[in-house]
Amino acid sequence: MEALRKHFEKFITLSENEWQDLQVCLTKETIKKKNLLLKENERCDFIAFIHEGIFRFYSFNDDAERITAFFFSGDFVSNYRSFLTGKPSEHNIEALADGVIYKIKLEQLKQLYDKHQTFERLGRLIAENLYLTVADRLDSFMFQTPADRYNELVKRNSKLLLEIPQYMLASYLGITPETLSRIRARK
Amino acid sequence: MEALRKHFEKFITLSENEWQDLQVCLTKETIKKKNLLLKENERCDFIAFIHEGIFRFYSFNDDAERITAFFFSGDFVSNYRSFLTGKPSEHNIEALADGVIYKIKLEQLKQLYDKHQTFERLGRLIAENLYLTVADRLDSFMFQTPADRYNELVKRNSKLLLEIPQYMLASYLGITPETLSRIRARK
DNA sequence: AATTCTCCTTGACCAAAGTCAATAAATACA
DNA sequence: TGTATTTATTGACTTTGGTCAAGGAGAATT
Repeated sequence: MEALRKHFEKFITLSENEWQDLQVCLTKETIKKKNLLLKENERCDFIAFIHEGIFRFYSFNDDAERITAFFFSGDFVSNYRSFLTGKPSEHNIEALADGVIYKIKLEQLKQLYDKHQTFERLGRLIAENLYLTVADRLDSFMFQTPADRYNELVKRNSKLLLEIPQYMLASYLGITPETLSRIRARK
Repeated sequence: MEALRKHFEKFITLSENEWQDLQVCLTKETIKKKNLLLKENERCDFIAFIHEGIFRFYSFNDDAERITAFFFSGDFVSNYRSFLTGKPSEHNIEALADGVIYKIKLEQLKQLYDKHQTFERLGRLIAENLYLTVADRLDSFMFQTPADRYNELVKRNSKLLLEIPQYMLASYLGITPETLSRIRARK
């Protein structure tokens, strides 16, 4: 639970009182490798803080799985679009390893927004952060070649390289496993 | 000014008092066609509400201009990344037509955030909205072919089709003018 | 009205990534 | 330990979009 508090405090400082109110909203869950945290067509009514574990966020395009994102311990994981709009998710979230998470439900978060201005601000900061993350990723798809994207990933994100099989990385980079293998070969 | 109030009220209801506080922060500006609202390497310290006009958001990749977004009357325009992070902009914002805008500066917005919880919420809602916009665009680049993207644009965004020359649309779709011309030809 | 730009189209060719198929290497597991 | 399965590599071929170049249509300017 302390890890969780530290993580929130990267965004904002919580008073003892606010932290208490937050804690009662959080429910701890465990999840086994290969199980789904969220299924296609379900509404995503939660945000989960990952205490332990790895998750992949993917959907089906025709018949092929396409991975949009990975999440690690210390991250928040959710289908944020479904969470914000109330529309059913077009994606699945799958545990790639056994995990422990803390969930907060939409309804309870709304109550926190109303109760303390601090949470309203936290909500803003999280949304701003997510904006920056997606905007970066959009840029990489608009302006970079697959090789560029792979090199950047190598530079920045050794965690992905160590923990994720190559065919999933390829999907995440928007290319086929064959192409990724060739990119790696010609270096 | 009433148009502006209506626009904010799409997001949130402002009390008379809050609306007064907001108004004193807004400065009206006019801008001529082909002039820049923001230059590469400048910090973007404002968000502008477009009362009248059309803007394009673009940068240079090697020597070629690449357009990331268009903005119309009723939209907020800004380099939101630069605005949030304080880093210099990698993009230009150019007026494609004579325009009238209302600017609010970062410093003043921060003061509003502190003064009224309502503005904190407004800030959150705007960030959430921008998130959804970029996330949609990322999806279109990850999962769709250029022809798909063009067809979607035809379906949804007749404003772009009417007001924007084809070679700029091509850039916005991430393809060359030649390719867009061919996509249109084979229908 | 003539000239000059700007924008769009079309063709020939090229490069990058996808597809399909075979094989090799690594890992899981019985 | 040996077998089966999953993952990674390589080759031959195809597809898609980019590049370069030429030409034409429209709009703006003189």
